[in-house]
Amino acid sequence: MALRIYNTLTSKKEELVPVRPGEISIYNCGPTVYNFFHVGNARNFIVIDAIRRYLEWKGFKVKLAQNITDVDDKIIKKASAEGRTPGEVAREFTAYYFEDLEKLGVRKADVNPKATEHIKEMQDLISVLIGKGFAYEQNGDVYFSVEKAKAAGYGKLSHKNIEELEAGARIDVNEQKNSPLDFALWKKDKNEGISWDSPWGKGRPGWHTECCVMSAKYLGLPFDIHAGGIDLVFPHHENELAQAEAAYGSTEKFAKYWLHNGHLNIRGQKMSKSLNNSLMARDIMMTMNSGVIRFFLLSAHYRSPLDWTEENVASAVAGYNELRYTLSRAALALDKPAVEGGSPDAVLLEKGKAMEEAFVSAMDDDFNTASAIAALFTCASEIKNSIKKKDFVLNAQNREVLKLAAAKLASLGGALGFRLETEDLSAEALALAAEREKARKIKDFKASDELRAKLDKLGYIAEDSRMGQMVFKK
RNA sequence: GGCGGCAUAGCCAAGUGGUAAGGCAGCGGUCUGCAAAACCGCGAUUCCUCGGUUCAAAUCCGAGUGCCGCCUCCA
Repeated sequence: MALRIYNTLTSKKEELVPVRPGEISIYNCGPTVYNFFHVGNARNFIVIDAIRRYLEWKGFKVKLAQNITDVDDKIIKKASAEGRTPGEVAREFTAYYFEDLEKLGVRKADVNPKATEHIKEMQDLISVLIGKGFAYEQNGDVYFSVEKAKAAGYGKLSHKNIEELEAGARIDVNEQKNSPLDFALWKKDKNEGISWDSPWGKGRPGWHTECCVMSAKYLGLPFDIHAGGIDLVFPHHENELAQAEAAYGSTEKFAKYWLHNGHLNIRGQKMSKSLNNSLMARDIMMTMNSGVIRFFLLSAHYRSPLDWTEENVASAVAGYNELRYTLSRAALALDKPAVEGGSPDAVLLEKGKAMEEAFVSAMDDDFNTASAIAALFTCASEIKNSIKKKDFVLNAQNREVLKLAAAKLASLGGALGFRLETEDLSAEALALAAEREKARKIKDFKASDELRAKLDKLGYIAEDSRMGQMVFKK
């Protein structure tokens, strides 16, 4: 079945046909490094990470570029408030960004280009735009003329038209622009501690040029998917598209599919500075397994809004653990030697196959992770069912079937970035577990309970079942 | 004011014409040294409301209501 993806540009689900067969190139708008990133940002990173992993799981060669905006108003503002240089602020939070991504279990992009390292390329693009008549210089600033892009259909990505935008536009007092809709490609230096020489004098690049330049440089033109948060559709991506179109000739020569993820709310409210309700991913990870965060963020379709509430998060904790523990239980069963007799468990084998089909068709339909996760649960419950069934005999054949089912669950989970495999216990936990096993054999339950408490403190859960003791990481 | 989206059980959430996936929570039971987990059983005669199209609609059309996003920095 064909892989379909919702394209913001056409407002339709389209078949994903890569520019280069077998390869998929993705450009995701990365962070502006002026602060730690919050769970809302994390949603974007994790959604893209899951899409990337799934595509790779399907056999595509994926190239992901995720930029770092390290020159920007917000960085300059923060630097000046703290008496530091913009460069210092950017470097600090770039380091935190990579640290937090790793903790979140998000794989690093293939390239992480920085705006400040592509000033020359941006200037070249601006020169081209001026040469083609799409941009004009005004006292050291350079602006893009939206009016000139009208013929090319400016507004088509965000589905707005110029007249409406003009009607709603704010009048800026210090405006040098010919039209309020025009946007800055190059901003004249105002002694903010960060500037470069240019044909138009000292200054720094404007908002939307970097992605234009860096996507082309690292992915080649055209490339497949241009992604980002829904709020970037306008004006960022609209303006970026206008520039690319003006410079390269047409939309088709830039990005083929535009993908935007919905926002994450906090208890029904938009995350914002004024409400002081931003949850930093870094803080949450202090108390929460990163897998739970991923599970929660993938539990809704990526384009739907999602609400972070205590209840919803608790639900994710329980659900995610259920998947993990299933594999621990399967591993425990597989720990025992095979026995003779019994008949093959045909149901499990069949269900494993059906589950993969359900998973793939969910993901192929515009990366429906919510539905794909449901398929994981179906598989998990079949595994548990089999182990528990009275007539299930762990003969050599069923051992293989169970192994396959468990491997399948791990593999499909992995395609979304979940690490469901049983984690190895620390030496200390292993020793405590062995001790507890002994205590239980001689029915010294007092000692057994104490050992369970000790394991709990170390972050392990000890469960007793018919098959024996199970100890696994919380 | 303009543009766009959404409305499915207590909560989350799939489902775009064929008779309501899945998860969490809850209740009853089995199991258990305990605990937890697990397993079995139980939930929407119905998908915001009202009309319409159709043999058939949560799914299509129209009207209404409510919520949200964007139009300004924002993932």
